[in-house]
Amino acid sequence: MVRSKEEVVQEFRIQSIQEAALRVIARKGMSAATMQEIAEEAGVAKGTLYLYFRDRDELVEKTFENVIQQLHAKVDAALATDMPFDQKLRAVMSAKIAFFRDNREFFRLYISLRMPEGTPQQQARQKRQCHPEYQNRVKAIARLLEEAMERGEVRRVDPYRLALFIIEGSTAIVLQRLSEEVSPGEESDVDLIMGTILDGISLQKRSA
Amino acid sequence: MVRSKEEVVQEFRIQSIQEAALRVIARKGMSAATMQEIAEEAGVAKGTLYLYFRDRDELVEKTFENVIQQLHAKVDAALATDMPFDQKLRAVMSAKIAFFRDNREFFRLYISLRMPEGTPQQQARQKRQCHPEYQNRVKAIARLLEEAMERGEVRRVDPYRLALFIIEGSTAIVLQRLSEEVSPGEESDVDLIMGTILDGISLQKRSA
Amino acid sequence: MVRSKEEVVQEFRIQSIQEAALRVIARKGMSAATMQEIAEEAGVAKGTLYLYFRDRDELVEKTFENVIQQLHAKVDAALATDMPFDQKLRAVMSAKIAFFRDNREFFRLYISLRMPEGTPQQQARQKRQCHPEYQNRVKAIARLLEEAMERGEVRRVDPYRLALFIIEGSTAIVLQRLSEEVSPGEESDVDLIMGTILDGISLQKRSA
Amino acid sequence: MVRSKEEVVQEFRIQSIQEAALRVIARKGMSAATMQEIAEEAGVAKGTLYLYFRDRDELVEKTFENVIQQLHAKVDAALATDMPFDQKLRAVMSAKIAFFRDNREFFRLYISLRMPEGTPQQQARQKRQCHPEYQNRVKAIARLLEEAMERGEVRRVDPYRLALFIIEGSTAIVLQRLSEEVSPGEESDVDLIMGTILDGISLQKRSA
DNA sequence: CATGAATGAGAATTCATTCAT
DNA sequence: AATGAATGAATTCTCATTCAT
Repeated sequence: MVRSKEEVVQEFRIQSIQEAALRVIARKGMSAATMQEIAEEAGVAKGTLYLYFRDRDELVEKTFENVIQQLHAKVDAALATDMPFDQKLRAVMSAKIAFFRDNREFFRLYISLRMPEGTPQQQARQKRQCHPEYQNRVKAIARLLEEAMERGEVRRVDPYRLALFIIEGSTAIVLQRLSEEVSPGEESDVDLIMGTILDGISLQKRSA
Repeated sequence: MVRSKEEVVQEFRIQSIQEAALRVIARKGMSAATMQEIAEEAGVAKGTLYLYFRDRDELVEKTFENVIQQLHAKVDAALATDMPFDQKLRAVMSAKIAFFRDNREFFRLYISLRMPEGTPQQQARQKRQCHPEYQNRVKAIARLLEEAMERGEVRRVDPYRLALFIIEGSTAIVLQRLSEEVSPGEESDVDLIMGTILDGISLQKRSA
Repeated sequence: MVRSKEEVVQEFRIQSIQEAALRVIARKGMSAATMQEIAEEAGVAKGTLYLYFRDRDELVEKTFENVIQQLHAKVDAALATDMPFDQKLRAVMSAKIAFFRDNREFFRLYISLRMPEGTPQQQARQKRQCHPEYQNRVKAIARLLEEAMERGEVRRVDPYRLALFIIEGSTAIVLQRLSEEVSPGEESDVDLIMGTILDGISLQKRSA
Repeated sequence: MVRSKEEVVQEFRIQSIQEAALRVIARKGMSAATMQEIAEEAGVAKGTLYLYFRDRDELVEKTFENVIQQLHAKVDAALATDMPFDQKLRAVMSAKIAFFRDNREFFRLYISLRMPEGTPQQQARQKRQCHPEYQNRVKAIARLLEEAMERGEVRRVDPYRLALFIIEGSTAIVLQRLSEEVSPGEESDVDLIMGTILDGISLQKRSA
């Protein structure tokens, strides 16, 4: 624990700048968020931002990664437990709902983040740097599903596509919750999602 | 059919400018798309853009609405047929996949469009103007599902939420197709989606 | 009277365009008056303006000259009568007040006209073209005064400067009338002006 | 005297930008004076102008106010002395001549300022902000005259109108001086003005 | 002749970035 | 390390002018 003083201060600065950036981007949108406003929100001078981030791109990028990692961590925690696959999936859904509930203002970030705008160069970099976070999450769910398929608990389909379907379908409901004045209980939405995923919606016995 | 000459020319100009805008935005991203480049892409002078659109905001906004309406029209056509609900849903999925296949370069627009960035004023306007298109589509699917519920063909859940889940889940797969070098046949993905929605993924007889 | 038809139409066009220009400039100011708005006000197309005037500069310039000439004509008429000098001066004042009363909206033109803005080239041209109208008017008054001086009716001072003093002093009162909701009778202001000019304001017998 | 350093620098910048603006406007005229040229004249970058003035309008407006206040200050100083009214008036005239002599290049500003062009909104604002300066000056002279009337030193007429007459009449002579290659001595013009105002021009004893 | 759509040079304005303090 | 005034490239938008119909 050497130089802890400086390191801690450094960490703290980075953290508060990123939080400020998130608030501003959430408020004004990606392209209308100026360095000036981020600096004001963080309570530092504009120049200070450049002490911790090379340029605007890096600040925005790192900030995105930061949020995603928070969500990622919660999902990972849910997946790391020792439960039947369907309960894990349920835990993931609950974690997701809780995360967005607690980070209500960031939900717009979450969206623009998955397929970000920018120049081709920026996009290429983002494909390498931002997307991976998202892909890892999809892959983690895909693995969970694949294991269940191997145990014969789940029908055999492309697990990555299935994971995408589940993740985005449930995200839609999570975001819907955010735009509502009053939402039903979180459990009720988790039930809807889990019921649909596990048993489908059809009442006609077609699958024999 | 009066003054068809001028009106047609006018329509044509608007159309080609919007198409140019779409290409540029698809290429460069939302905020990096300049009026200059859009004008060049459309083969007109900068000033000409301002003859048909008040300012950059209006051009971008109207352009977005335009694409969405195209998709909307295809989905409506699929819903307007006289088929069992599951085949209608399947037709919607097919239409969606086909649309994105044919408009590959617009897919990024589609995303940023659902929850667009902008100043609060712009957002307010978009909540009124852009979102409705999306909501109408969700509602159309929700109605389809509700009717099936009433006929006892589908389990009773919140039909709006179910529609959101289905739409976004399937969109995820559609977008995934776009980012792949080679994709499986379109029918195969439609099967995956429809199978999951109708029958779920669980092989364990839980719902008894 | 050959080609009277075309000439008359031509004259009429020029006249209505200039009147439109005056209204627009009076309304919006010199630099905010656009060719588009002048064309609309005149009820013709933008391009038509260029059939009668080389460019914007010429239109504005000719328009100015036009108004000035109207005022000039009225003042000349007053000066051309056969009256004692003080009554002539009085007639000039009355003509001025009447002109501005009838052309209320042009009064702002009148001012910017005397010392117009513009690039050095424009200014040079205006010094030759616009100013002369004004100077001629000053000179006409100066001559009137000079003749009165020679007849011993008026004190000997620089007649040109005296003319300037009288003209601008009275113009100030004329303009004041325009900015008032209600003004005293026109005669009353003419009296004030004439009284001051002829006899001064001092009640103390200084001039012995 | 806190933060005097920054304040002083700030003041200085504003001052030099305004001076530059005056020079450019005097040179090129109101509407041809660009931000670029003003910036160059001031020896700063274009963007710097926007650190001190919201937009072009504000820069021009504040600059105008600034010049007027300088003149206003000199006239006030002349009026504040303890002298007979005619000597005060004479001091005002002298101050005016001196001011325009020293600020020769601004004289065109002075004119456009009294009845400025602009959009109706701008005009409304100017009616409130620029005009008052002028009106105050007129009122100060009017008060001086009114007091003299009450003391029986001056004939009773509308003092505000009389003030206007005197001010504009004398301004005309002042401006004439500026457009001349060689002018008579300043005292000579002050004499002409004062003589005319106090005693009139008529040599015929009419007012008995 | 008249038109008005199209043009594009040019002006205003913004904002990421630098650097002297 | 922190600051924030200054910068100027980049962008939006305007409007006088042209020219094909």
